[in-house]
Amino acid sequence: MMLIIIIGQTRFVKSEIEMRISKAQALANRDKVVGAASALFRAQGFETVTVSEVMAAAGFTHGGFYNHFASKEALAAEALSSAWDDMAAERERAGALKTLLPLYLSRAARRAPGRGCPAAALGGDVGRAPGAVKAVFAEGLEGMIASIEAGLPPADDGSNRGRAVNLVARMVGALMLSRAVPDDSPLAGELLESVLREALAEVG
Amino acid sequence: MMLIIIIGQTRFVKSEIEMRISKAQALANRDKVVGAASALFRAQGFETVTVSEVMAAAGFTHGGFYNHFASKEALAAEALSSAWDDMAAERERAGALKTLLPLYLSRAARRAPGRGCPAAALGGDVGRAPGAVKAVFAEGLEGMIASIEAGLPPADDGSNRGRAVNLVARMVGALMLSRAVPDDSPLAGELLESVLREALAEVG
DNA sequence: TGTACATCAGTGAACGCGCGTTCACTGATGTAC
DNA sequence: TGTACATCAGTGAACGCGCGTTCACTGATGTAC
Repeated sequence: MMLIIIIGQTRFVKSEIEMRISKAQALANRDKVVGAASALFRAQGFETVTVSEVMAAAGFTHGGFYNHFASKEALAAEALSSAWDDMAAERERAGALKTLLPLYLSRAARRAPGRGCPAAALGGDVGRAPGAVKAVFAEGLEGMIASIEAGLPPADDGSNRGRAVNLVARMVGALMLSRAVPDDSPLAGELLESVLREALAEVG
Repeated sequence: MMLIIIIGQTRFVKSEIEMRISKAQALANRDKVVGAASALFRAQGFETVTVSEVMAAAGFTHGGFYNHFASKEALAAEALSSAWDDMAAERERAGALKTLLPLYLSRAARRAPGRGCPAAALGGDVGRAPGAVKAVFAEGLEGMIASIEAGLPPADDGSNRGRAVNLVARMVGALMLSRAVPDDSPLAGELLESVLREALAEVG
């Protein structure tokens, strides 16, 4: 009796999950894996996260991984690129720097590295990663700098690039450092608030 | 003939290395391990570096590790503390911020994370580390902030703390990001130079 | 449109490897007398 | 001061484990006719 029920459930679940693996479905599955990796890597770093974890988070077993990716490192590069895309979309959504900055330097952002800025979450890791990963990182970072520069009020001498670079360094540094000190320490909050205050003053 | 020579050499080398392991020597050896770990962790991150690598870098075999440390994580905390001590000494040596900033944001510093700032090298890793490691990190970071604050010119309202926090976030962010982009990219240099210029302007 | 077959995404067992950690052992240290 | 013995830092083999990766297999897809 019990056995029959279990077998029945197993079959049902399997057919639900497997569905039909068409080419379109396979591509969608691939995207799910990249998305899961993008969140897991940001939350836990490249080294700590395993291929099996990523596949499980995406709803698959680990064996199929190499049908989609050449290696864990290749996934890292794609996941990083995907994370930068997320961030670009969030900057778009926020619009003005006045709106973006309080979101970026918020306690909520501090708490959710898996959905946050790849620079603050993975900058250190990328510093020790192979060149291919660094190139992807640089591209995303250039996008962030350009977007921040576009949001700055017009400068006297017309060059806001330097100010944008400084602002990005401060944002990324503050968020990363805030995560690196104990959750309940005053310093965790101070890093966010102090940098937010001065950054807001600067963008007017 | 050949055999005799080999045995003779082995004995000689062993007696050279083992010397006498007095209590003082054991403590000195322990310090060597912490020092090696401090450099290796900063250069490669906590996860990538193995206990065997650390012990080999200090000139020992891996087996003796647990005579000195409870775990790899315990070593990480001590190595991080030691790295902060190094940095404090370097700040002391530099003296004025005018001297420290060009050293901190230099290409040489970018190239040598193993001998550089623990915040820029390990901040991301520490964000995912256990509380004990975060506490050690926070202590060192507080020291860095205090030391930068002390180096700032007197403020109108007497509170330089906020400026110091902002400066530290910018320094750490810029150095970390510079390491995360390809070595030969213009951005790698720009991050250092742009932040250095604005920081120097700010400290007068 | 229907049938036969090659393709290939996903499964799960298996591979070799190196990790953190443990342990029996060695031999000089440090101590008790 | 000299002798006997317990201690303990360092060695290197060994442990279990989980990693990234491979592979034989399954069964629906997609295609050739």
